[in-house]
Order: sequence, then structure tokens, then C-alpha cells
Amino acid sequence: MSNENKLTLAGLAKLAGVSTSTVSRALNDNPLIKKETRESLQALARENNFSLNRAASRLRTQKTNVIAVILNLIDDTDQSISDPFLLKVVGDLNQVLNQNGYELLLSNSHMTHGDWANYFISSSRADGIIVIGQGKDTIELDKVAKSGAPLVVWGDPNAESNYAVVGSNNDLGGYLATKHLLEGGCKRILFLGDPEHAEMGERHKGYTRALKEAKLGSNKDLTLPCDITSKVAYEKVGEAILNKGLFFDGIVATSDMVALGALKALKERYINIPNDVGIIGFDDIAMAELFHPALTTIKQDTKLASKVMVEQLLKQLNGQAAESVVMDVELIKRKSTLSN
Amino acid sequence: MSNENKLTLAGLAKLAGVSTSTVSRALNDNPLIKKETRESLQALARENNFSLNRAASRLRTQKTNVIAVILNLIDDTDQSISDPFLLKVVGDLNQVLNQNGYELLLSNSHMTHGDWANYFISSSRADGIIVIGQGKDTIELDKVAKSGAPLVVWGDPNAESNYAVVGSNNDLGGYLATKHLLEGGCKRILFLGDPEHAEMGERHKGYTRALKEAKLGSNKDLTLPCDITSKVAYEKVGEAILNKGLFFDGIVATSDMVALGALKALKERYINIPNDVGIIGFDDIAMAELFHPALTTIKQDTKLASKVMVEQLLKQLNGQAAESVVMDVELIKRKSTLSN
DNA sequence: GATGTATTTGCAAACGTTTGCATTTTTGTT
DNA sequence: AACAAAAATGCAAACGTTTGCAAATACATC
Repeated sequence: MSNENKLTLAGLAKLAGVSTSTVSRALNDNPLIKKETRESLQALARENNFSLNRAASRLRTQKTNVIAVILNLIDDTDQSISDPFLLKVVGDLNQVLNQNGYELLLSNSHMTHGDWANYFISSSRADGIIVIGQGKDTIELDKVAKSGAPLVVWGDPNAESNYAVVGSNNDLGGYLATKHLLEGGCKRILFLGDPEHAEMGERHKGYTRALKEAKLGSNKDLTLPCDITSKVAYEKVGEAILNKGLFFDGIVATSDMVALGALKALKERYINIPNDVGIIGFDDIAMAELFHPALTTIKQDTKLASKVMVEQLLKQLNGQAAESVVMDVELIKRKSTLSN
Repeated sequence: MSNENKLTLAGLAKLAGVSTSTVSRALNDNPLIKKETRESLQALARENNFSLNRAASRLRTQKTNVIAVILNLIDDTDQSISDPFLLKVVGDLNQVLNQNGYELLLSNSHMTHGDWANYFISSSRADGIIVIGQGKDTIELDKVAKSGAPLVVWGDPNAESNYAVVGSNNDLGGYLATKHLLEGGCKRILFLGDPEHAEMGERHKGYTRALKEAKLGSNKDLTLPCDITSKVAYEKVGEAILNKGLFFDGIVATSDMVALGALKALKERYINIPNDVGIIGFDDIAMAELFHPALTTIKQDTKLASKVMVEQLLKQLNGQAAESVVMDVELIKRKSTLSN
């Protein structure tokens, strides 16, 4: 590893006896250069372990081919960063971005304070931003959008916004979940999650709608606000039962992790699932079917979603306008609920 | 967002009526510049939403302040990318790297083919590489190490290698796990995992040692090779019981996810845990205590490990030699095993 | 062989920072 | 007031690519 005399484009050009422009074009597969020349130069580059200096080419082309992905965490608990669903999204985004010739710069809202557009875009660290999660306030997002930086957000696509939001049809998800429980015979269905949060709010709407349709007026006591972690869900459900007994026979959980917490709280009290209480989750994380009983859930297709997010971002990078997209959800019936 | 006349260092300098060198130094907090000047220039930059072009400064300084983190996936299943433990490590690394002024470029072995050192380091995409997981063959890693690129690997620190490996005391972990089961009265303990894999092999060694100490010769039939996913574990355990009956009364699983799969297979057959079979996992992922029963496990401290990995990497970036580090593990007793 | 047109290459100027060195300004000493 | 030393600033040359334009070469046509 001779550090001091790292091979450069100019060096390679001298080696080949051509100009740097020719080598540059050859390595970028520019058809201006004769095919044979191109190939022999590419071979030469390979032999000599040459690789283009990206700092230089980024400076020259004013393009980084990097996308910043920001995990927009709501609370301060490190916990939430380990939500398998969000991390799955990161993994899938990485895949899709790579396929499109982009790399993924990972960040999270705890670390990156201040102006995201400035920090990532003006500074030439990245060409665009994908934010996972709308968070509670959208001020930061609005600022980014206003700056004109290419931006796509995973969140509630129905929310009023001046940027492109990709997200599930949460209302439908909440509706399907609730209806499924109703069909299984549940009468008093608990909504476990925070309706203040945009996406969860939509799910709550669907939940309420299904109840109304079934002529079961929604009851405020049947909504139990709760963070999106299993630990909190476990505690909240335990607490609720302690205070009020088993006042429900079904649970619509706002994520699989929340469902897992509820599951445990119930099982510890020897409450039978699904006979005494039916539980349905949201997300369909990989381990959902490994819970005991296997978890019925509303599936969000992260792979497809990632593809759509990247598409919408690429559009903006090409100067076109992007739009919010609503993704389909799907009821996955397993063992934690009764079938009708 | 006036795109065509983006503010540059020269522009800012003109605005302030000083030279670019002064502004550059001021923004980098160089004490060569008078304190007041520095502060007023920093304020001016803030007012004008100026931020340094990193492509340019990286080119000039030959330093990126970026670290590439590569998830070294063993198999082709997308599954393994969603192992909560590995993703937790990524999250923790992100945190530590940020605290040290570095950013995290995420990658995985499926996407980045060929020469990692060339791709990331010579190309000036990153200053160093952290690889999570040694994989089955270490050819690629050896190549990176030989190239002289700053490199730290999460894996088996006892493995022979010409690069710095940070990892748990897996042998001790396997030993503690097995001993704990023995103390709980288990006589025929199953090792669930692939001893061919470096880290798992160490755990298997510890397992064998504990058995020997207890005068229970190790039995080859009691080692059940198995991928590191819960689904495979679930299938393998189910299969084994189907073929040979319940020939074990304890399981040492090589990860919590594997334990989860085993757990389910057993529960489906109404085998009582921990009375009929004790199960102990590895990792202590966030949801381990939410399994039912709460999972006894060997904890790996990812936060501390991330800190150590970054330390070892920074050493190399400063021209010092790095060393392999063995991290402590800890037995976390919960409900899936009997206490002595 | 002359001419015109395609094809292939090279020249040289950017891109926006940082930094060694020279220069200017300030401060302190006699 | 003169001078030296210290502190603060500026000049200009890099860093390694890409690319518009000009130049050179190859090929075809008469």
C-alpha cells in the first residue's frame, strides 16, 4: 500500500500513453471513445487497481450519488431505534438505492440537529433525503421541503404536506384489523397506540369506522395511548387490567412489537389467546409468525414501499415533481385471532 | 432555492470583505484567526445558510470523515439482514461514529462485490471500514487488511487474522450458558447452531468444555447445525423431535432469534419450558425479556462493543496499530431456564 | 488525390476548498 | 520614535476529476 504515490487518472493516462480525458471517458463508458480503446483502458485500470477519486468527481460534477436516510425518532429512548420494522425499511432502501447506483448515508434525528437540507444537500454530502417517520412535529420537514431539496418521507400519505409522503393505507389497515376481530366475535375491542401520531391516528380512524359500521359506538375508554415499543405496551396493558379488570376481548395493536408486549401481559395472567382476547398487530415483521400464537397482522410491504420511495426521489433528482403514494396493506390471518 | 448561485466560500469572503483563507480558517475554528473575527464570520455563515462543500474539502484534505459499515451476510436470504442484533449494532455504531465526527455509509456484502478496499478507500468514499460479521470465508477481509486500509471486524476475536477483530468471549458465553443449564438439572443439552461458523464454533467449544467438566461426555447427536434465523431453527427443532422424539432437556441456542424459533417448536408440542426443556439464547436483544417465557440469555453489550470498534478504527486512522479485543459477556437469568 | 464528413482524441479550464509561505498589522520594549 | 517580535491576514498553488471545444485522424465519395 504505497500511500504517497496513489495512482491517479493522470498517472494511468501516462501509463497508457493517452490523455486524461480519454481515460476519464473510457472509464465512464462514454461511447465517444472507440470501443476497443475503452475496453483496453478499463482492463488497464483493473490491473492497476485503479479507482476514480469520488471526492474529485463529485466536486466536478456537483453530484454525489449518495442519499441520506434519516431515522426520525420520536422519543429519546434508544429503544425505538431498534424497531425491526424501521430497520427493515433501511435495509430494503439500501438494496434499492444500490440497484439505482446510489449509496446510503445513515443518520438519525438525534444526531443530526439543525438544518437537514443545509447539512446534507448544500454541503454536497448527498443528493437527496429520505426521512423515515414523520415524527410529532413536521417543522423540520417543512423546512427541508421549502429549501427545494429532493425529499421523500415515509409516513402518513394523507397528511397535508408540501413534500412527497409514501406510506400505507393506514385507515384501511385499522379498518381491516378491527373488522376481522369483529367477525371473530369480539365486542369490546381495545385500540393500543397513540392516536395523536399521524399514522396511528389514521389507523384509529379506520378502527372507529369499523366499530360504527358494526353499530358498536366507539368508547373512549377503549383507546389506550401507548408508545410504539413492546415494553411500554406490556406495562400499559398490565396496568389497565390491574385497574379495570379484563374489560376488552380484542386488541388492535399499532405495531407487531406493541402486540408482542400486549401478548405477554395477557399470557402472564393466563388469558387465552385468541379465545378470551384476540390480538392483531401491524407491520408483519419477520418474526410475527414465530410468536406464540402466531400473530395475525396487517402487512406493510417494505420492499415495495422502498422501491416507490426511491422512484419518487429519483423523479425529483430528474427535475420532475414527485407525489405522495398510498401503499396497499394486507390482512395476514394467523393464530392470535379467531376466524369468522 | 436559487440553485445557480449557491453561496461559496469566495462569495462569503467577498460579503465579509476578507480573504477566503480567513473565512476557511474561521469556519474551521482555527486559532490563527482572531477570536472576534472568527465568531463574526461564523455568525455571517449561519445567517446566510452557508455550509462548506464537502466534496471540495474532501478532495483538498484527502479525508472524508466517513466510515463504511458493511453487513457481511452469510447466506442469500434477505432474512438475515433483519437480525435485530446486527441491526442494533449498526444503530449503535452510527451513534458512536457521529459522536466522533464521522458519518456512516451503509453497505452489505450482497451489494458491494469485488475489492472493498478499492471501492471504499482508494475511491475516497470513506476513510475506514467496519465489517459486521466474518462470514464463512475471510478472503475478502484478508485482501482489505493486506491493502492497508483501516479495518475493524466484528466477529471472533480469537480467530487467526491479520486485522483487528472485536467480538465477545464466545467460548465463555457457551460455557456459562451450558453450565447454567447443567446447574438447573439438565442432562442432555442440545447445541443449536453451526459450529463451522467462527463465533458459533467458539460457543460450541465452551459448551463442550462445560459438559466435560460435568463428566457428561459430549455427544455428536446433541449438536444440531442450524442457520442463524428463527425460521430455520423452528423447522430444524420440529424435524428433530419428529424423528427422534424429545431426546434433550436443554437447548443452548446460538442467538435469541434461534431460541425464539426453538421455543415455538416446543410450545406447539406442549412441552413445558423451563421444566421439560430449558432454553438459553445469546445476544440479549431488546425483546428477549418479552418472549414467553422471558428468555434467559448471554448478553453481548452492543453499545460498548461499538465504542471499542470505533476506538480501534480511530487508532488506525491515526497511524497506530489496532488490536483485537475480547468483550465480556454476561449471563442474564430469566424464566426460560430453571435456577439451581 | 482532393474534398468533405464522421469518428476519435487532446487541451485546458473549471469545481470549491485548504494551507505553506509571504505579507501586513498589532503589540511590546527600549 | 524606532525596532523587534508576535499576531492576524492574504496569495496562490494545489487536490483529481469532467467536459466544451478544438484538433487530429479515419473513412467515404467523387
